[in-house]
Amino acid sequence: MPLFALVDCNNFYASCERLFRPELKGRPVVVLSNNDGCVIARSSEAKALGIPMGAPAFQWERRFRASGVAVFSSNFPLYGDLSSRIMTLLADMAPGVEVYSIDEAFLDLSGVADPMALCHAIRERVLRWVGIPVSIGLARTKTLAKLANRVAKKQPEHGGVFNLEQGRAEEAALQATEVGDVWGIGPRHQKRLWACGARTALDFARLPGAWVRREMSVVGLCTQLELNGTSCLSLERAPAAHKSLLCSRSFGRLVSEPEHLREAVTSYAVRVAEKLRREGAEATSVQVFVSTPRHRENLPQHSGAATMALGAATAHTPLIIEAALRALDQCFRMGFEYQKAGVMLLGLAPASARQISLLDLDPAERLRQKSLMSALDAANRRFGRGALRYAITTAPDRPWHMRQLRRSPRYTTSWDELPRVG
DNA sequence: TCTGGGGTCCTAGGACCC
DNA sequence: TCTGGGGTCCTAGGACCC
Repeated sequence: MPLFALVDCNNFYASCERLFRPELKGRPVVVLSNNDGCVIARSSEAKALGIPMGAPAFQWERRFRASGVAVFSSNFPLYGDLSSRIMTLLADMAPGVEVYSIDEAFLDLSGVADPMALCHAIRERVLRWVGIPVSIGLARTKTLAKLANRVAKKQPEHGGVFNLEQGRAEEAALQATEVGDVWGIGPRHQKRLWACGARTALDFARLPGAWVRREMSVVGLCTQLELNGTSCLSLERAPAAHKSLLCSRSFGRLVSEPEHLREAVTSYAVRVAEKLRREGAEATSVQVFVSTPRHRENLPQHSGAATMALGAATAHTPLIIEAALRALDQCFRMGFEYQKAGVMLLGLAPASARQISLLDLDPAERLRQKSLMSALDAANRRFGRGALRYAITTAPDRPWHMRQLRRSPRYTTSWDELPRVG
């Protein structure tokens, strides 16, 4: 009998911030997205104040002040570091671990003698050793484990761990769950399910499979089977290699100068090429997109995208910048005020298994490019990002630079920002 | 009067996730 | 002044092949 557990950190980013500011215990905490744009994490106190997920920060500024909400810009180096500490602990304690996201992991507990005891032990150890509270849901499929996790979070009497046992308990939990809260049912499908009278997870589970297959594709059918106890999603122990990589940002201010846009796109191309090499991969094409603000209908709107082939697979930053700027020329239009741009790398494959191409440079040139990039990456790892960089991106105080007024220190990933004791 | 069958690859759009 | 960033998968339709 298979048994899955879902370990989910409670209010992860807010918990991370509070970890280094213990005086914030019991106080509402929110964490903002890049550019200090909207709320992406809330402590339970902040949820109780009615601050919704995704709330635009500027609209809530007065409420934040009035209610003494501690507001943080996002600090991903900190969250990423705490996340990997937790994942390491899980890997030590559970037979099989799938790191699903920065704050969630599935465990395979099939064959574990006392899974509940193990989960309580995991919860206690993560809290004691890392300082982050987690909730754990157990069930016979991943989708049901997600559902069990919601119960563990919502009903504190379970002590943060809830085992959804097959039978009446499972049925009751499905009936008590709104269909839109099921993992895999998004807002669109929810609306259509409501329209045909399926409002709870149980209603959905009992719909004819053929209808679900037709209206929601095999993905929806898989969700339905999982709710009914048939496991369709297995535990992925090793992370799959990426098929695409993206670096995109909203700008601090609107940008209409082509030169500024070129700077932004260049810096995103540099970042995404770094990611590509860190994965040991190469890309075959580059896509660039630009867009004006979504939420201001009074401004002229434009969003454009263009894809440029790289000729042969490469991870060489100058080639990627060059292709990205050509793509930008194709999709940029004069006279619009842009709010966001991004650079995506497509057609990824391991550098070690590369296809030989007629468009390949001669081997000596490829080797030269490779050692140049290795030297660049090594210097930036050793001395910090930006130690060696491209001239076009160094201009200070550009409108496209991100706003981050309330970032907490990089407590655990920067020697200069370690917390001081005493 | 009337024009096959079978396949691949690519892209755009839509849906979902955290 | 002001609304995030980074991914995946599925499907339909078009181009192209024999």
